[in-house]
Amino acid sequence: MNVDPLIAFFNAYVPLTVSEKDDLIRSVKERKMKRKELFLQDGQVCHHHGFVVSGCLRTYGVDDAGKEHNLQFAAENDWVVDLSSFYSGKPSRLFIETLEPAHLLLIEKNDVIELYKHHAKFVRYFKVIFENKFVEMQNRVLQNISSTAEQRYLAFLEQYPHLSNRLPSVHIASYLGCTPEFLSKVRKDISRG
Amino acid sequence: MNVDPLIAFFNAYVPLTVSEKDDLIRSVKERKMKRKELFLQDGQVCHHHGFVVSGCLRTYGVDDAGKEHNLQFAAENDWVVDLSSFYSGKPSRLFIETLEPAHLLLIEKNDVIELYKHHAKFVRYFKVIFENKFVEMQNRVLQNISSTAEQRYLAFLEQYPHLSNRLPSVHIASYLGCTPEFLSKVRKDISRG
DNA sequence: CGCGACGTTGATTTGCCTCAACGATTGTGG
DNA sequence: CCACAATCGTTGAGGCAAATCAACGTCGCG
Repeated sequence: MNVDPLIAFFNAYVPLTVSEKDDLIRSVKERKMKRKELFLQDGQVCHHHGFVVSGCLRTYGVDDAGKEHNLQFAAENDWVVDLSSFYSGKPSRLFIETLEPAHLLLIEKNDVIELYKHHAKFVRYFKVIFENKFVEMQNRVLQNISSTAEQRYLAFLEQYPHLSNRLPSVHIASYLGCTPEFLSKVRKDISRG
Repeated sequence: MNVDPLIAFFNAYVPLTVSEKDDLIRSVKERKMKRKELFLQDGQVCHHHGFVVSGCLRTYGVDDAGKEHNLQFAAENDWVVDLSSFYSGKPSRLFIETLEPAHLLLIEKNDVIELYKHHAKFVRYFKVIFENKFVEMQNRVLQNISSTAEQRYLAFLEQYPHLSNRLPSVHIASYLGCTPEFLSKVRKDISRG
């Protein structure tokens, strides 16, 4: 098992001490996943924080009509977790699925809590991570309530150029909150100028 | 100046020690605001975390057409801040305005950082606060991309019953991402069954 | 090779917006 | 304390953005 990408991720904020590093390594488990495999599904409790070493996943919800709506994508150096279920211990209402074969490093809830207890630095790391994710979500809400699908698509291309090549557009449409048919029209309009 | 509501807020998570409490009290400044006064505006850097003792504020963005879009409301025991500007030191693109006369307790950036440095507990508090805000925003994104204005309105009534009585519906419409005219129709439809 | 996932196109419908007008309420200055 | 202005909620006619439904071509993969 190679934990280096995760260690490098934390070191990029503030370097880990030897003791922090040791405790982290002890807490981590590996998971290799195939394409279209579920990391979490509706009804399950989310027991882990998952760090994406390679591959790509999507978090999505399903509405009353059975339609899927992508909440976010996670690729290399990002995290997957349903925080709400993780802390409450209640069943999740979300799904997390691989869009590509993926390599994850998992930290179980008890170990997350132990790391927080023994090393204040981990609290800081995750504070920063979720503050950033909060800002991202806030910007997204603003976009959703203030702009058209075309504007949202253009913003997506600008913000996540690596993802836009990598993901099928049916999933981008779902993320943007429009139908694949409509996104197709938007793309045609854009390419025409 | 009465800091008790803020101390009570933190104590509700985990009790403060005497030393934490003292340092907190030293960091806090008071601000009383009239209705429609700005706590933050577009172009300004956000220098404070603001704790709402009483009153109600809204955070909003303005689009290219000059229209306002409410991102969130903050009432008693909630926080107002533009995290992005606060940390980056760059001008904000958001506005934060009182909807009622309000009483705030402010902590300046340097003091926030000092509190984090000397007392790990404050890092934990704000980690929890922003994790919760992240989950809230995530739910809101899911709602925005998956349901109609009517469903969003009903969900708002259920989630924030105290706010729905307190706020003019023009602001609720802006929060939901629809026009006041349309919200008016939605309300009529609902009252008819 | 054949199947399933994906992208595209077109016709029709619907949710929501725009603009305009009108009472009702609120707040404020004289 | 009243008068006026500003804000707020509602209604209706017309228009646009985006959904729905259905059909079809392409590609990658088992």
